[in-house]
Amino acid sequence: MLQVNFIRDNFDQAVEGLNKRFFPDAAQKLQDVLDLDKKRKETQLERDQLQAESNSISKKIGMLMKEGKKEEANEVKARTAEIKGQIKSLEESYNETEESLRTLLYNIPNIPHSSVPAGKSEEDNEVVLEHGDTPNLYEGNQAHWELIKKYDIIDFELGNKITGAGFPVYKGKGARLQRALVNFFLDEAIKQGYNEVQPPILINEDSGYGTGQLPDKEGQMYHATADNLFLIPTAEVPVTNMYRDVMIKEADLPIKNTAFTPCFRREAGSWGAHVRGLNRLHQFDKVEIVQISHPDKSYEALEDMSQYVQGLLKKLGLQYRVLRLCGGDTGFTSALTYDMEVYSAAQGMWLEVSSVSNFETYQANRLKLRFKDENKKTVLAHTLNGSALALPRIVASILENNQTEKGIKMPEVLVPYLGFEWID
RNA sequence: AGAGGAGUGGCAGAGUGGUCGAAUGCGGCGGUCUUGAAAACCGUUGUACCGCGAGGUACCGGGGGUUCGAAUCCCUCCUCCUCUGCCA
Repeated sequence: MLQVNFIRDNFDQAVEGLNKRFFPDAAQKLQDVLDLDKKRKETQLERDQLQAESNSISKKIGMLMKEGKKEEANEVKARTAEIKGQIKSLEESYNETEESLRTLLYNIPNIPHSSVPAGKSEEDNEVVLEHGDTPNLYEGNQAHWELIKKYDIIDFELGNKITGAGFPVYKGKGARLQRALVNFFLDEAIKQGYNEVQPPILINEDSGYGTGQLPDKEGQMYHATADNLFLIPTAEVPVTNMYRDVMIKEADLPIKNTAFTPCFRREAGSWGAHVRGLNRLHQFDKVEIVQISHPDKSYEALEDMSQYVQGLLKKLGLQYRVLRLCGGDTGFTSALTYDMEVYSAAQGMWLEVSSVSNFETYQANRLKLRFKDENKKTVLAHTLNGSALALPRIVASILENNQTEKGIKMPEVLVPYLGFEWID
């Protein structure tokens, strides 16, 4: 969430930023934040003063009791009743104000970076660069949902039976391709200095709040109600939350972790005609990279991450483009997001395979993720993450773009991981 | 899952109703001494919020309660340890 002090010191800039997202009533809501914060402070001052008075009376009673002056002590006691009532009502008022303030802040998105273009939808995203050529496919080429049937490597029907729509079963060379991609992505990340971790894939409420999935987006997560846990929508959640309530050492920055996890998304209401096959699933595999960065270095880190992801796509020989998301399309918690899309030749459309974001202090403020700078001042760190990469659409584009009449040729970098060159 | 025990400052560890934000030790930081270092000695050493400041308030696993007053008593939840059960 945003820092109140930031809003106070940069009010116009904050309003302007939120307007880029077409966030409704930005100025009013930010003003409400300041008003609530002011009220909070006033109430605290009043309460603290009364509390101080009450504390000193209690001490006095303690001393009187020690001296054996019971009568006098009882006299003083009588006077505390009134003050106690006042404290209680101020306490309630304080808690209410603080909760309203927190709720309000939870519902205000991050301020976009100055380079983020204004815009409402994906049509306003800015294409930063395109790389690679569209493959010339043979006459009669097929979309991946045909290819997986033809070669019997991914089975949606079977997944339907076991679980439901959006939970495919990967079989034979399909399963091996998944495993090869995961290993390839992890090895590449490790080469880049990322530390591999295996986090839990169920998270508690606190973690959901820490990275911004809660409140409000619980509908997007599978909820294990008996234990009040949520299946992760991305490894970002557990991996970033490893640093919740942590005071890190400045010298340890940047902290770079990578994790392979399955990801679960309910995708409630987002199923349309164009989301066939692997384009959108309820369960999918992803390797995630997460960085905790010094605030001065976080945009460098973002560029590094973007370059790294592009490097993976180049090694896989996929045509891709990089988008700078516009305000309206940038995620709630992000200040700047690059999306990487690969071209799926047989479908003739771009598929998002990675999203690389800098959250600045938005998550860190919720997480209380901080370090002490050289002046021993406590400073919020910046958090970043990116997919590197999400598997299903990578698989879809590998299958489609590399298909030939005699089978599907595997990218060379994967062959050592796969142990075969062709799916045929 | 059942029975029992325990959760205190960076760590270890006292404290079972009243000047306790908390003894003591270790560690950290500053100093004295020393050519330098060690040892010894002296001092210092948590976080958040409010306040221009003096200072105030809160925090002893989380939440709630009793009391004029709670680290200390009660309720509840969480975590860890031991034993029993179950299990990949």
